[in-house]
Amino acid sequence: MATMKDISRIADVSIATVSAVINHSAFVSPELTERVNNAIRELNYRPNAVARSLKMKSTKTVAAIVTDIENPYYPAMVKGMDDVAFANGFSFMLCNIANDSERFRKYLEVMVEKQADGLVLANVSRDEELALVERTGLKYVLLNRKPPAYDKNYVGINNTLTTELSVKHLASLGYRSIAYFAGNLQISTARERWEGFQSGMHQQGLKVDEALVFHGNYTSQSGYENTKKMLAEARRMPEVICAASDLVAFGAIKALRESGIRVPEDIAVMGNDNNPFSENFIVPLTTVDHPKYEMGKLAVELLFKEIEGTEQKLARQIVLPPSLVVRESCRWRGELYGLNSS
Amino acid sequence: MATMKDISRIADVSIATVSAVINHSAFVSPELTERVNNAIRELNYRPNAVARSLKMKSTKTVAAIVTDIENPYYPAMVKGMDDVAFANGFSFMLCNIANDSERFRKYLEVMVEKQADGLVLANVSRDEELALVERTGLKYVLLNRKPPAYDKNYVGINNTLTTELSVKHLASLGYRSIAYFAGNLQISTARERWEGFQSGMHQQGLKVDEALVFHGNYTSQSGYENTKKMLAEARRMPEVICAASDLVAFGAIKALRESGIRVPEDIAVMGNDNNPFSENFIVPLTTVDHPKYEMGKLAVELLFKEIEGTEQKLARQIVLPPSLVVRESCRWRGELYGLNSS
DNA sequence: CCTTCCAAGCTAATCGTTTAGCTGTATTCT
DNA sequence: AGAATACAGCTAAACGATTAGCTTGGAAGG
Repeated sequence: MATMKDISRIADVSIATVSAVINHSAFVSPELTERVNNAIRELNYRPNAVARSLKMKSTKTVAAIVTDIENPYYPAMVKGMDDVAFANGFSFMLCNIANDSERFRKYLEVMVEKQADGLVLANVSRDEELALVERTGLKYVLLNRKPPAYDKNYVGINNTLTTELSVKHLASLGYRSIAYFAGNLQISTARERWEGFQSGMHQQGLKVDEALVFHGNYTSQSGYENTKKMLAEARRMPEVICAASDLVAFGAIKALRESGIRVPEDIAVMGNDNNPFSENFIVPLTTVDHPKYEMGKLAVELLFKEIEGTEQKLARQIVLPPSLVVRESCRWRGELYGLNSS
Repeated sequence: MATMKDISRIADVSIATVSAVINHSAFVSPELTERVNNAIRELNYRPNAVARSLKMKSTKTVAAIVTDIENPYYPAMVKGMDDVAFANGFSFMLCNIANDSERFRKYLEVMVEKQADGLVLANVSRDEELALVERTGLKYVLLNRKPPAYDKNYVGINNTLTTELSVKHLASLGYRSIAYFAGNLQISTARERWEGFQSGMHQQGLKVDEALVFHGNYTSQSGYENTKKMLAEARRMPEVICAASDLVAFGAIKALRESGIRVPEDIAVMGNDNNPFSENFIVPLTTVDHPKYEMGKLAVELLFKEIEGTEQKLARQIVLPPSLVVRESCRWRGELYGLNSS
């Protein structure tokens, strides 16, 4: 690889002059400029970003640490992040920790060593994880989940609203007996969705039936198992299952169909997050969309503000609104109660 | 950030000694070792990988340039790559070019500047793109697609076999009138699948009906439109559509259902690639699985061999076998022809 | 004509590592 | 005892950029 030294030799100028023409950091006469540019072309020279980073103490790199890239929740976010990074001349490193906390730890270390300019951390829920992050001294923003009392840079959605919206929609369709399949309540988003479900029910003048709330996590397996459990144990069946995530809804629908129960005719199912699969699922899923691309985008934009430090030092929390997506897994059933479709 | 200099001052040893204890590159007495380690702990010191890379001329970084991370074909591959990179102490940079050739060009430049140790290039089909890659002087391996006469490092699957397998399966189910929805034949994989379809038909003693082959690309939109076209124009209907990709099959099924045609009862549909959505699609899709995670994994492993240069300088091409996945979108219909289900 | 000023371009220090080669002490051997 | 050897640990030169501050020579001013 050619270096500035090579260029300076060939163009017969000093290294400082080469640097000046490359970075337009000082006036250089047209003749020398041309000699330098010719030499650059001739040697197919590209500046060494490693050397530059060492001197400048900035690598122009941001990294995202993501729990599981195979989870369809993430690709759109990753794209949003990469797009903003690229548009600002930054490189983007993806760290997939595959739900392995040791690997999380390790990646943080690596990012310190590699001198990343900033980090986007998807799904940091626990204070101890946050402490690890703080310890790195790197600039960062949290994405999606956050620890309980966290009040610094964060981008997420209004999870409470997701379930309030769901319940409101279900009520408007005439559903009154609504089961809830919760996520892991250790996790901020699952907690908020569960709270939103309760407040939504209250807003609609409906009662939460404790016999119809099931705890689990965001996986389709959890939805599947809780459905089987409900089918086997529950004394009464709900008219609709409100699931904490689309994957949970997928699992529920699968279990329902295995038992010969039709969706939505016998029991309806409502999702949450608008997984890219949901539109064309066995039964197209009515759900709540999360603006994933936008979240990724805003996270990196916020990170840049933090890096530049221009913004007032006040940390910012950006909370995006979800939006209802009506498809086929829930259907008007008001007539059973003599209601009007309004 | 603390540096080696700080450590050497606090531990009262030379910088060389600090380096020696960190890298275990020379014997250091237990006393000094301990003094150094204490200082490292005290200052929460982490070596600066940028400085190290500059000196060592190696960044311990590989990059993947991928056409579209939102395409569900990629996340599993990306995970495979990241896993291998991580296991070997390398960092992984993801470059999503979003189907933008200008961005491809730009990312190549960035990777040269950042001194990536190697590149995995998913979906390089054209010689001119390859020339750009060669010009960087970086080590690389091609993944999935490749230009026509390319014979260097490559990891992909046997695309010809995918469609041969499909046709064989369809024939065994008793289908004889098979439509083919091809991908963009500029692309190596689409070309190979098309060839496999033809040779498969021939092997089964079936004739390719030109009126039932439609050209398009790998998108669901293409499948949708070609189905509409077929429904509107074709003089005879096939018993089954063999699609060049699962997305094409999705689009076809959507169009078929819109026209009140049942899948598989009226017309069956066969996919290709085993998209993660396919298992739970409106009608679970019979398709051919591509070992995506494995492909990503092997690509980076091959890249490491190339980087180390230990391997004989002979370039290697790894071609993985696909495998049939039987689900519900195709069904035994031999009885129509008086055949036995064997 | 001498001084002052200016601008283009250069010299050299620096960023934080690695490592070749040296120094100085202790050990071993004759 | 003196020479040879071994070896822990040190000094200093890289790696390839950036940039403060210096040099140099010509223009302007008195």
